[in-house]
Amino acid sequence: MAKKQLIMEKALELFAKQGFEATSVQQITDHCGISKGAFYLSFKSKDELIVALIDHFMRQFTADIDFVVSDKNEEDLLYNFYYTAFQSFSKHSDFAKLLMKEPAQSFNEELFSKLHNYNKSLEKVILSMIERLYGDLSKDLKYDLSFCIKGFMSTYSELYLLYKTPIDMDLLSQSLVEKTNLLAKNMTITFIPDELIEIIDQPLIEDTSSEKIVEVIEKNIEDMEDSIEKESLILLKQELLEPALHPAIVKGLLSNIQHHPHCKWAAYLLRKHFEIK
Amino acid sequence: MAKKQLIMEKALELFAKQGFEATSVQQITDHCGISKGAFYLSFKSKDELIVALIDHFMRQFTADIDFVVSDKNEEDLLYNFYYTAFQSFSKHSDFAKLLMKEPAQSFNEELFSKLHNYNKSLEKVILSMIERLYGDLSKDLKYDLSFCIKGFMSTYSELYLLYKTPIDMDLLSQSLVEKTNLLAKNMTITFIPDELIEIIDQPLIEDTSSEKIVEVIEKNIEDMEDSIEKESLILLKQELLEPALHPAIVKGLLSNIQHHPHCKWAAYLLRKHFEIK
DNA sequence: TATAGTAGTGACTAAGCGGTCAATTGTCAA
DNA sequence: TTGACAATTGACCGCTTAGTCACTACTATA
Repeated sequence: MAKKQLIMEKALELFAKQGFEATSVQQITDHCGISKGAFYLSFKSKDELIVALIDHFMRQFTADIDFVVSDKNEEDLLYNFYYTAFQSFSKHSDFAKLLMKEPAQSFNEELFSKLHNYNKSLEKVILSMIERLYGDLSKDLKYDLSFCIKGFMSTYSELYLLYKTPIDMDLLSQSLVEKTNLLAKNMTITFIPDELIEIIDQPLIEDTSSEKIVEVIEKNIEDMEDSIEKESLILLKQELLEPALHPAIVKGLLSNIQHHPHCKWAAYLLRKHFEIK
Repeated sequence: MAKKQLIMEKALELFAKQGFEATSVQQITDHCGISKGAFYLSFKSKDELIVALIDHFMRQFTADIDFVVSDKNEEDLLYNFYYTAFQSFSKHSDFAKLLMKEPAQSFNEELFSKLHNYNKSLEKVILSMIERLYGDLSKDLKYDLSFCIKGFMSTYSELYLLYKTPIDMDLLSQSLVEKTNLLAKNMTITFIPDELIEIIDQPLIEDTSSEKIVEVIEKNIEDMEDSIEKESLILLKQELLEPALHPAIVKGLLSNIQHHPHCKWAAYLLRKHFEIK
């Protein structure tokens, strides 16, 4: 639906500039050149719009990162992780600005737990990367290391989202790789023990049940034009309901949809579900 | 004045829980057990209250940190820095939560530059500490190091402000000292050069070239509906390009847009430009 | 061309906001 | 007890907001 996308794009521009609360529906519709009524044909409420925006971009981001981290080659893993993350921030800088302007706590309960879950997904990805890269070396220190990685990402992205200076992303990624390696290989003091993580994890809802994935896929299928990607998605949905295909076929279907911008989240969930690395 | 302090305390509790915008003056006065009118005997506006809160706590925090860093003994300097910072967060956790909930950008221009200045003060203190501790070792890397330090502080404080787990502040400080030392003594890649810092320091106060202001105004005009404010902005833009109006008229036009929620920044820049107090 | 049905409009409502001020209450010296 | 003044109140104002809905404009088929 083209209207929906227009509204999301134009609204995001305003949210990035002024924040969510400070932007009225009237402003959004003016900016789109449509009437207020037309807005409510596409979204039930202003809240539904922000939820849609967050889902749209966070799914893409999480899936992008996960794809990079799933790569077999460990050589440039950390570099690729940082590079992809910052490239994604840069590509969707308006959304990144929105997230910077509106910390999770300023939204309602639903959005808070949503963002919390995305954050947990990212944490999981980072932890799996740490384990692959540093193995036992990182056993007790992995949580501290992942906190440091997230800290690096947040301060350095703030730097260039706030002051629109051109960024040498290659150099930035290299410098963060160096920092991360230094910490991973030389740190000795554990501050975040397993028990603490258990407490933090508590409120997280694990919602990767097959039904949920089918839901996501069906929404995607609706929005897609006929294509190889759509066919692949339909086949994968059937496979989810009644497993029948050879793993190699499933993997092939997954790689078909991997790079379709609207399927990244579905691909991520499916990869987890079928345990394909 | 005791009333003023009561209001600040009770308001901070609500701000920490709900955020500044989401807390109404009515809620604050209810929570204090006073009337709405009484609030305005102590504060001229809701904005004056948040300014008072930020000044009160930021001055304390900056002073605390500066005191520790000014200490002659270099032995435990870094440890004391982290320990004091986290102790201060912990002691004034409601204020820390408020700052977490409300990034500088969500406030008006006065508060934004206020917070920016406090941030600069903190940066200066951190940089002087780095220079004392690591001397020439840190010459090219000092800005990167200070960014890492700020990153550590923000991620780890988020950890315990969000999840109210008891924190071993001694262990936390030790672990951050270790991380900082590792980075300071082994990092080789500079990402933030002097030039970048110059750019960052620049824009806030000195960014009053007419072209820039026109840019800001034009963006505002685009997003506004027809109104007295919009007309005023358009006239002010013309005045910026070709001065023709009487100062009194300019002042009047400025006061027209002063309180429009989306013109505050433009009003600020214009006020500076026309030197109207 | 007539018609049915969808897409789009914008004046409108109710609620909530920051801020004001005439009216009320409290205080204390005379 | 009185009266003058200061402190305090909360109904009220003007304004903005998210959301609604009776209406109109379009479009596609018959």
